[in-house]
Amino acid sequence: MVRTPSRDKSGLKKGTWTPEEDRKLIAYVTRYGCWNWRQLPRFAGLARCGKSCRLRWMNYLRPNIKRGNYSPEEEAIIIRLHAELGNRWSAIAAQLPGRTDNEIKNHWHTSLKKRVQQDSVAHEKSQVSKSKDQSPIESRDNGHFQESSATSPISDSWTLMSPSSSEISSITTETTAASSQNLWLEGELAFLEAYTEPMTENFWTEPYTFDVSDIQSENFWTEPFQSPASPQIPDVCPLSPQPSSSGSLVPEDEFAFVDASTEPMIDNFWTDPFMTDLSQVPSEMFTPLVTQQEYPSPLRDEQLWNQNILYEEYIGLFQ
DNA sequence: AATATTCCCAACCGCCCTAGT
DNA sequence: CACTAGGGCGGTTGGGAATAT
Repeated sequence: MVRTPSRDKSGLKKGTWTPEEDRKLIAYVTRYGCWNWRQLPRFAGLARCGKSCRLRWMNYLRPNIKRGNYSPEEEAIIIRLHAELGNRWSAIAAQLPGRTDNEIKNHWHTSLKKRVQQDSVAHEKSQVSKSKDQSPIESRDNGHFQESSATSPISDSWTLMSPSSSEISSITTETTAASSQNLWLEGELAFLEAYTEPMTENFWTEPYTFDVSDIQSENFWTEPFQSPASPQIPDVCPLSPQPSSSGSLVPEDEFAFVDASTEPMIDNFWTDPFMTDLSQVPSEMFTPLVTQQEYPSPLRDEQLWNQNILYEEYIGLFQ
């Protein structure tokens, strides 16, 4: 699953990242932030192009990234947003805290796309059988045959799919009887989408519950979907080896931030071997990405748990 | 057991946008 | 306005793992 390590013509390394490279990148970005991705590898002691460093950090090393095990709610959101936005993965990822555009894109291509296509086919078949069962008179509307849906229910607009309030009340009973997982497996995608609860502060950590009062609020079906507000970005610039290049933090840097102002420039700063004093780094920067209990899959479990160990080992080096 | 095929996802590539000059 | 650099985005690929034959 990993690319063979190699070097390009300019000597820059390509392919799989080693744990040592990860440590260097984590240490540098944690300490200084990403003031300039293109310059960063030189100062971080990495023989990588800046673009590769950025990608590695954004998609893999950045704290608070959620990996694997998509919940039915997350998948419903991805499918809905893809129907609305198309392949705008970054826009979709913006609605799913902790998920990266790359991972969402992969999950779409490997799993969700097929599921949506199957669901679409099943929907068409059910429409065909319905129309066959109906008498010619019943299947006419104002003298014209009703147009059978040639598109996926997921492709339909949000408002067109939205059930009426009477439909809501009749479906609520069924919904409370069945888990969201069962709804998913039964192909009730449209309704699962419709009942995806509004984002709350603890959306991703609270157990999934369904409260019909949430969706019966005025304009629920027509209001644009809102994600929780982004975390506040501290109003401090990262220390830059090139003061003229320092700039304000951009949203992508919000997790990379450390208050570098606590570490004043020292003599021989640019010539001393690079060392990071992680005692200066807030402990929350190294919150384990996952717990073993959250990922029961043995393979994924091992991979993710090793990543936790990587963080812990690294912190241990400086304690 | 050996081989072929498919799945999965980390990583790369090239294009585009934006800001600075 | 033109040019350049940096960063972001979406499409594609490489290759190990899993599954099928």
